Amino acid sequence: MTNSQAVLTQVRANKRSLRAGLLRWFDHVKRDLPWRRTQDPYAIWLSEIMLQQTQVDRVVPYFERFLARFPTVKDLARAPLDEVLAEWKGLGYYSRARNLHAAAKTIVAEHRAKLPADHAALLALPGFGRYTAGAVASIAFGLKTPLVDGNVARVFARLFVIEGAAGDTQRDELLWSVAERLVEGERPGDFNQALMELGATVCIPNTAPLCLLCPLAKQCGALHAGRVTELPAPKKAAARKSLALAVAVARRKSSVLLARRVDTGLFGGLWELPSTELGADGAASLTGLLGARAKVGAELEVVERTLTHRDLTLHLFPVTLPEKLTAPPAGYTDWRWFEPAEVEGLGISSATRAALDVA
DNA sequence: AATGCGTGGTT
DNA sequence: TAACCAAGCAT
Repeated sequence: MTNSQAVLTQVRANKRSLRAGLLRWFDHVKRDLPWRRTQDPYAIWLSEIMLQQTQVDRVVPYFERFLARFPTVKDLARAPLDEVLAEWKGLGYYSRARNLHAAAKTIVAEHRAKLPADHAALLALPGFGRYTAGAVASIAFGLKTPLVDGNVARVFARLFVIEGAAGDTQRDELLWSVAERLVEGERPGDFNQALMELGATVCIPNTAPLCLLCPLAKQCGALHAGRVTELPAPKKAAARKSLALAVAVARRKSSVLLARRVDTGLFGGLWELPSTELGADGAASLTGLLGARAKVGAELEVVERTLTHRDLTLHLFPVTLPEKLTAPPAGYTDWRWFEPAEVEGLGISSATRAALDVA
């Protein structure tokens, strides 16, 4: 018998008591979160997208503002992408906002402005992966669809002593098989949320899971084996790469020149100070970007930002340009002079915010 | 399969 | 303080 089969046998044997214990616990201790006060599939979808790789406390105010600004799928679908990105400003992973907007348009065009209550149809929408399709299908529509996120993976790894790190195909498929078997039953949406809630509040990472508070402690393989702190196995993080940029600070009276990035890749669709990779010849990089009409002065400031996979270093240079702008530079779809008050309403990254604050 | 994609708080 | 962390998706 393989290790996976042993795990699934254990799942089958303990399913009833695990489900009952977890749901009873969830009903008592679940947090009062805004997206748990609604049954609107659109709002639940929005919460799931915002919560990807983002902590609950940080999402709450964005969720409230976004729903107030775009109350329905139709409102979202007919809004310009720039306004959607402006609401997303500072939340990170901006492709989520671009995909959300694109999916809203598809839902209006092909699903009569209602999210489809169908796992496969959800999975086909932009920004829906295996997790999000399972989450929306179960939480919004009550379908018995499994989900595995970082929390669930940690809970299962400990509960059933599942070895391996995230990204290990065999291990990840086993986690989904476990989830698929356990979600089969009453209240699938609550059950999935209970698993995640347990991982987020009790079966937490690092050295101190709160096992004394865990409703599943009696059945936990890692706890019995004294291996709670060593499961799940850590995944090796990829080394960050350095990216040095030459950044143009062009001012004209009270306004500043900003450019809108193309809709793909890093900070896609956001506005920023025009910039390009800093070459060995320093400030000359900006002449290459902006043309010979641009007069580049001595470096003003250096701003450092750390992203998950990048160490950004922004070298800010003063630039003078003619007021009348020609076509936007490479990598940008548009550029314009903005008054300071106008900048507040734009989609900009935190890195751009930091650069504007010191420039 | 591995990499790119943000942010701010915690350790 | 550098490393790690949080309800993943797209390519």
